[in-house]
Amino acid sequence: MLTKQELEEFWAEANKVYLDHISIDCVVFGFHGGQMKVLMLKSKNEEAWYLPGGFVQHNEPIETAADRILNDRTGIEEIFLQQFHVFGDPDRTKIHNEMYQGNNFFAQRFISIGYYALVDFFIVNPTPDTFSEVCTWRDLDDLPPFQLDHERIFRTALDTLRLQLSYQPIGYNLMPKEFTMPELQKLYETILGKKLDRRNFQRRILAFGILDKLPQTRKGGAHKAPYLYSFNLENYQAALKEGLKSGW
Amino acid sequence: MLTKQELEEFWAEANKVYLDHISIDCVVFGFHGGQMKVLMLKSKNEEAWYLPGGFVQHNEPIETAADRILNDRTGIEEIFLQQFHVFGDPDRTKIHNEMYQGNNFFAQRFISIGYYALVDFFIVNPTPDTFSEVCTWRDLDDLPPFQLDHERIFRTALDTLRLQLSYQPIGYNLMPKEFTMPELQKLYETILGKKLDRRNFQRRILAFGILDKLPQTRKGGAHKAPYLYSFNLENYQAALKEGLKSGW
DNA sequence: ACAAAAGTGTTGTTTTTACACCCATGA
DNA sequence: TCATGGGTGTAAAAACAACACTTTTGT
Repeated sequence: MLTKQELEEFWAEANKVYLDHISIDCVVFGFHGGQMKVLMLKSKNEEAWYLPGGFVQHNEPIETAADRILNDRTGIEEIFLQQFHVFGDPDRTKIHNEMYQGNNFFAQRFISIGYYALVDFFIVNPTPDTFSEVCTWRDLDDLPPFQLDHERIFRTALDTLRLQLSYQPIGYNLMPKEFTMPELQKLYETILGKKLDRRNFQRRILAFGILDKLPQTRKGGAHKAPYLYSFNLENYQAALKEGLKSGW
Repeated sequence: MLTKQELEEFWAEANKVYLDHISIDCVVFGFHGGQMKVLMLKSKNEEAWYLPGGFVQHNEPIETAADRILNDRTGIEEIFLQQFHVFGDPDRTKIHNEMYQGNNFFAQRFISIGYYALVDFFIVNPTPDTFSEVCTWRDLDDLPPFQLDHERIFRTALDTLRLQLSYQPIGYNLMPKEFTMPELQKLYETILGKKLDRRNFQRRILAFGILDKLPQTRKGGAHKAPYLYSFNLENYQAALKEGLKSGW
């Protein structure tokens, strides 16, 4: 538990370092072996779970801020965070505004910019910061109650992710460098929450041209060894810009 | 031209009324008779063109703020504004920060939330506010130089609009209550910047189920009278949520 | 040799595309 | 009556869905 004095020191500092009224919250979806999770923090000072979030420094681009915040709070580095929505209801931080009454940083209204990311949770080691007792992956169907409007932020991120699945490539930051087709399919199935046909999935995803088939196979597992693939970064990024389906 | 005193009065007021560091900019696309335009303001105090923008009041939801700002600055009412991106580079308002140096509202950094809308420019009467000499529709291929990063904001809005065209219904705020198929097609062609096949367009757009065919035709024009359609609001809004193509 | 996972192929159906033809209207 | 815009239809191509069969590997 942090002492009142420690907190007050942070607040005094926060007023100098951070912009007022603006926060960033990150929804980090983790995926591994057919399981999907989301990264959450448990506060030291409250019995409450949060998405990792923070504030923007005075001379810092918001994209940089998002990366820094996620790193500060969870130890995660070098992942692609995508802006997805701004949450600007004046009452969204009401609980905090009342809880931290008085003339300090937390008593003000915050408009929060939501970022989301997909990562392989197996290669990430979540590390709690000073304010948090726990930093951990939580299963999507075993979520704790969220503090503030973080449930809405999480839900919006998930909806965005599902929508983007149909017109943008996904998985680059989430899959390891080399992966098999069944592994990628599991990702899609997990996000969508339904089974897909193995053969049709393969045909379709290959048709996008964002994958390179490698000569090696993944040995060691039982049964027939699947081929390895990697993302073709050039085509992948082109597809991020152009979208996957021409549409009209 | 506003006097220095008038401006300083506004700034003094602004500090009390508006949140620091946050602004909203609106990209209002207008469409009529096959022409696409964007709504812009010319400043009284600078030789510069802007997108209509403004600031968020202390206790105001950002969606409400966007509506109010657009109304304050251009007289436009009751249109659907859609959040599309946040522009948070610390240097984006550099020109203003230097121009309005000293301890006033404009000297600070602003992070801007971008909203866009589509309207029928024929039924809108753009009215400049106190700060603007001109408020008018500008042709997409005859744009003045933008102030600040407003060209980037405009460009991002247009890219977003084109992308959304393929997975979201558009046109409700833009078309009149009743319209013909060729009129709607012109909208799509204008946004996409290319011709579409008349018959295939009709089949496809009808398949979405967002249109109601009316018994009347549009008389008066030369040649065969086209049928009138209107949006089926219920299906339209469902499609806004669900997207138009299932995808996977 | 067998079960389970993965590679590859086929077939019928639906959707898209690229057209052709007919109708209505004003000049 | 003719040029033009608009309504409707259709055949070929492409894309998709559903499914079967073969190959590989550990047990």
